[in-house]
Amino acid sequence: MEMEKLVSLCKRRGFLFQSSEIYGGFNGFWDYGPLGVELKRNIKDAWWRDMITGHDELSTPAGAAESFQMVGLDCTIIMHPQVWKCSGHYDLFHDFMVDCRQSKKRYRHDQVRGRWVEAKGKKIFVTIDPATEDESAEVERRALKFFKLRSKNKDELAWDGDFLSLTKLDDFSEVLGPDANELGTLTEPREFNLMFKTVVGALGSADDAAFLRPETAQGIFANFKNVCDSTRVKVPFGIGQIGKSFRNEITPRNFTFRSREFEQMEIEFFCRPDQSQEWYKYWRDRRFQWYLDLGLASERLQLRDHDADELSHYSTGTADIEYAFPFLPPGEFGELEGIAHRGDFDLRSHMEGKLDPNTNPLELEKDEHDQPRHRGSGKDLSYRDKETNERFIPHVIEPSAGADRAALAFLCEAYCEDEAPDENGKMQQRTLLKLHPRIAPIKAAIFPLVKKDGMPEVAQEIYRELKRDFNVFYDETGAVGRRYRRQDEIGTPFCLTVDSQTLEDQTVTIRDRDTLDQSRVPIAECAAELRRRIEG
RNA sequence: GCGGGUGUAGCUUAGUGGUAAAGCAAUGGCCUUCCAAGCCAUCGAUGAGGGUUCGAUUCCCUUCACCCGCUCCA
Repeated sequence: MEMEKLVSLCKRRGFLFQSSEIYGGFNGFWDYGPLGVELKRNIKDAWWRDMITGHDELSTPAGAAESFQMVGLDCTIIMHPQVWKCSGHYDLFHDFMVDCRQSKKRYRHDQVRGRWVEAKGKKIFVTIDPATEDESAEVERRALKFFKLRSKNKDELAWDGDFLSLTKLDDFSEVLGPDANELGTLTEPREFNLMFKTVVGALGSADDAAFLRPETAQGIFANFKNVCDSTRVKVPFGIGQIGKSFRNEITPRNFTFRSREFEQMEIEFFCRPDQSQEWYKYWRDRRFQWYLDLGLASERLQLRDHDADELSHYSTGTADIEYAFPFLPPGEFGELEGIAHRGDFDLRSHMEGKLDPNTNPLELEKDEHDQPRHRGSGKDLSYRDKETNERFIPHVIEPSAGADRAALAFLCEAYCEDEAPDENGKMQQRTLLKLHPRIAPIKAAIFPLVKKDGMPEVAQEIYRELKRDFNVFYDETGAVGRRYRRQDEIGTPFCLTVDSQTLEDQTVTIRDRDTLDQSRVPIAECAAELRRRIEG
């Protein structure tokens, strides 16, 4: 399937538009049109119902160790700036970078190190790649090469001082970049802030800077104590949230896949540390099955466990649910959802201060004065088991899904072209979206076969009745075949048609989008039949 | 962020330094008794800004957006 065809259909039929298109568009932002908003809402509603409101806390689901509770939450997009310092996003998403005009490479400003050296009457600052292991040997090699000296003449190099970070220099005109062979190729350090910055308060100054959340998860951790105190939840339990998040992507690309404003569907599942591995596996498999059940059944969907070297030090497991989007090279997959075992990193960071993710067991991250790098809330976020009186900090399993990526994957998977007969029985190409009925924007279209003999009146009556429970659509224009095709293209799974027989026996035909099969259903049973086929 | 390519109607495309063309779609009508039929009519475009020119959609510059490759990526 070519991506351009899907993008074109999305625009033509009102699934997705480029944001601010009348002003030329805005990179990384996308709007959902009248059909797209229904699709996305159906996805979010399915998630919310399947994970939160529809969860049966009285029985033990297949694959789970015991029964558990699920509750929801809806937190603000802007939170106390300290949240992002303790979560690690502030440090991780906030860097000064320098670019090399010659090698086209980009480096963290504070990670580039080098030494001043003088030879042949010229003094330069030689830098090395931050990944270099033997810094001394490398800096010497590069200096010799720059001055066109043989290693036996290394005495001609006059070193001035020890290694320095690039942050100690103001002027880069005499700097040899890590991958450059001439001087002054590095740009001045530029701030890369992957978090959107804003100002709180109408007279806000720089001191009032706040951030739009780069993920919804932190709102859950910040409210962990509130939820425990207000709801009688007992570990194990999960808190779910759906909402917008914002990241200043460096390279937004691939339609809506990497957007700067996007919507997440996240669960933080809190459990006893000794049971966390079991729960991790449970959520990993359950979340994978959710996509399968909603129609991502092809080989384009995969569950991939991270290798050990991909894991954070404190995490004992992370898996990605990935989809082979058509815009990716063959064999490559894009992430739909990550299921991460986060241990107690988040709750403890919000208690004690930001922990160092490179430690295991986790330790508080300190600054150069041996003080906490980012102070925590100081609040006790541990959990007390009411029966055993045991107090502990729960471990967390985090299934974090992208709603927009899910919508895109469902669209990609649903798009297909087949052949259907025209009125002469000749096969014609047909474009259709084979969306699962649960997520299809319109559940059924109601047609009078022709616009006379009282058929429109009967069809409109059915339309009004079904409208009470379903998003249905009425159409009486043109030939019925054309109306079927229009619905096929937007993924409407069923069409109900009033014909002359309806006027005699009060039945209509129900047509299936994928098989083109038609059968007759009494008007009085249409709603029940639709419900059966949608939930089916 | 770098390099290359592309921007013409809702979609797919044509074309030109001098009135911008077509198919599909859409809308209204006629006709239509189950899978994009036909006929009539209607609506509708040169991404944005600037320059050269008597005149620019066409040439030049800038910018924005999209695509491809590289880079980066929670």
